[in-house]
Amino acid sequence: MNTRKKKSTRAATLADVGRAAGVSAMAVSAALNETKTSARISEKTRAKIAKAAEKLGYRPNVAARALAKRRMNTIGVSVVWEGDEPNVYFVEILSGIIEASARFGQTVTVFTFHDWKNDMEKVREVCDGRIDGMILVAPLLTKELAATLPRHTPFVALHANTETEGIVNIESDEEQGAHDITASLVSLGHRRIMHISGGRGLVGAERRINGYRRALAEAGIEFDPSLLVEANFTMYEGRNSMMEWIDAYGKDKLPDAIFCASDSIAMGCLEALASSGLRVPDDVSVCGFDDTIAARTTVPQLATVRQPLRLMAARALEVLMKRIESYHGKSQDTVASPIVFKTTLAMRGSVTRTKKISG
Amino acid sequence: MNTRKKKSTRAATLADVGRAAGVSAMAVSAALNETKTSARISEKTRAKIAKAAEKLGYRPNVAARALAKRRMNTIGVSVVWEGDEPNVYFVEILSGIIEASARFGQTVTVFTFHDWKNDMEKVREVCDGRIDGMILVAPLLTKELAATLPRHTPFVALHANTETEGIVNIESDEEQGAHDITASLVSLGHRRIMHISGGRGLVGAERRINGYRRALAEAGIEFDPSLLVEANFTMYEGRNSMMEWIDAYGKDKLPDAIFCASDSIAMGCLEALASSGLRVPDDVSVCGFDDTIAARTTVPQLATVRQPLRLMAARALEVLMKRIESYHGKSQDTVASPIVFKTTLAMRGSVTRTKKISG
DNA sequence: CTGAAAGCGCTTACAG
DNA sequence: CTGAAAGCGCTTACAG
Repeated sequence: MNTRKKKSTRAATLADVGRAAGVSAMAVSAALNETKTSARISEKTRAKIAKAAEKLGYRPNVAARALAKRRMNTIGVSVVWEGDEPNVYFVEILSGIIEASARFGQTVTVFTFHDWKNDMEKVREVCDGRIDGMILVAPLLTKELAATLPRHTPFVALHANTETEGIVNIESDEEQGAHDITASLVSLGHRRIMHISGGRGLVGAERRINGYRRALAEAGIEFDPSLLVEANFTMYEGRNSMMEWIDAYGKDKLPDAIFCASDSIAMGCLEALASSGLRVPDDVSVCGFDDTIAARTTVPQLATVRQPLRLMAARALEVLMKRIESYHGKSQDTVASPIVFKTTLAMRGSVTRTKKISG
Repeated sequence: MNTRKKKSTRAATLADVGRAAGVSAMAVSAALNETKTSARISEKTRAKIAKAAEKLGYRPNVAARALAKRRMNTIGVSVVWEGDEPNVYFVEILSGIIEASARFGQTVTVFTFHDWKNDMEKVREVCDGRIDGMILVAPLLTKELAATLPRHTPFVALHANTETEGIVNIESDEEQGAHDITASLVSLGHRRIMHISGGRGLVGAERRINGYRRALAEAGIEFDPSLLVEANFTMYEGRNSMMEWIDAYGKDKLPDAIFCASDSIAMGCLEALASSGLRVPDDVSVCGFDDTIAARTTVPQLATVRQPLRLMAARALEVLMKRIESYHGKSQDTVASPIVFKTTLAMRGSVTRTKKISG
């Protein structure tokens, strides 16, 4: 019962304001913007202009400004996201980006794709001037695909984990984090430690596997291939992998602890254990990776490797802004890549000392 | 080690393509767009133009197009979001909107605010032509504030739950959903049923309280004020309220079941119960409202009232597109408000029959 | 079937 | 200190 009929009146333009204030549109532009030329507008004129603008409710037309300045003041965020899972990882990233974008007066446009490989053409399409730069949320992006990105748009990638000419990459020392949490499990008395990894072949997944194996080796624990299973960084796969493992080996073969390559995998793993009647951490300790907010919503709360996702996302935005400036010739700043953040451990209730030791 | 030096060459324009094809820019525009005029371009010319455009990698400049057409082809999504909680509700909404936007060739820009009241000015600022219309994710928006929204932008609101002139509102039959899940708890043998409500005064919260009380009344169960506590639709508040209640009344006074006004509240409630050593559903049944993806990530999985959030979000986008068309005079379609979706029950493991009955 | 002109609302040199 | 002009790249009438 309520669709507005007609645009009552068109929005005020610079010319309108100029007319009202008795000056040219150009003077209004100079006065309202913080350009160097603006310094040369007299205080009196400036006040007149401000009053007229206020009265007319003047708002600059972004399209016109973008056309003249070749800047949209909007940055894109591309992510592969099926949407049938919460993807708390992305939520953290997005909020970090949006928060930072406000500081730069930028607007954030989100593009979601189903699959980097099949949708790369769409990514290119979107780089047609509607955004000034793009942040790729890229854990699943391969080097080959990254190489096909257009060259006329500045990119910054989060977790691409592999260097591509022209793209600044932001990541964390995942290998170390994986090592540290595995070592921590060992120090709690665990020996048979399972790792549910991300998709094999993905650099991030391999790094976590390496950290895991390094910690085992340092502790003199022989690597047991039956304790390394794969899940594609999703809750769904985490649950499945755990279920299949229990079916194959039986509950009596259960490891002391399970280190999952992501919080999502860990959540699936928790579910599988619960539905098999196994208790965490009494029967088995579980930990994840990322420290998304989800790690604090499971019962018990999930021990995990913390990556400062918000900070990393904010940094991505900052670096992108710098690159956009330099792209437009405003600066010559160069940004080193990759930028690596430190991981830390967040030990919580899902992990405990082994009974033999604690009891 | 990699910041690109200079824009190698400016992007091809319509004029460039025209020059290459030996026609005017206007002919290129007509040929490339699906305008009525385009029908009058000969097949031969059209082919020439297509080839030239392809060869030059022509991509229309969105800013120029937006300026000429007065359409940005982008829609805004505004949400109040502190970001210190996952807000799975918003994640569902956003993915529904993005999915639908692709079908309409629209781009989605996300604006987050801390507080409708203090940030309303920012909402207005953002309605300056950079978006063609706005979807308000508005559970916390009051009628008074909604009334101050600018009149020159088409709005559609999700869960505003209160009619405002000029705004189409999309909601669900929450009162009924709250009634149904409460009645369902009763039918499982529960008598002392607690309700942790959303913020008092919010229409959505009051509706759920009403449904809860109606079901109790129908079952001849007297309303017990000590079993109605408030939490502001957040996990944090859900945990706090539950904790405080246990402190105040003691575990022995625990109700049979707890109906939380949102999945987020329920998650906090689950956490509080777990940290108090109480088991769900053995000691107490718990259910939520929304059926966000989070309801399936808790252990046990959360029984809840399902609102089809994705569908509702998609509908919001569709309605908004219709309103934008009519706003631009392309159509005179009118959309009734509110649009009400049906809720359904999703019973899961967090709820069980009372022992007295089942045992 | 195709083109020349004007205009969308802003900014950026260039004059004065 | 301020203005007239040209241009950003597109679309929309209007001619022919």
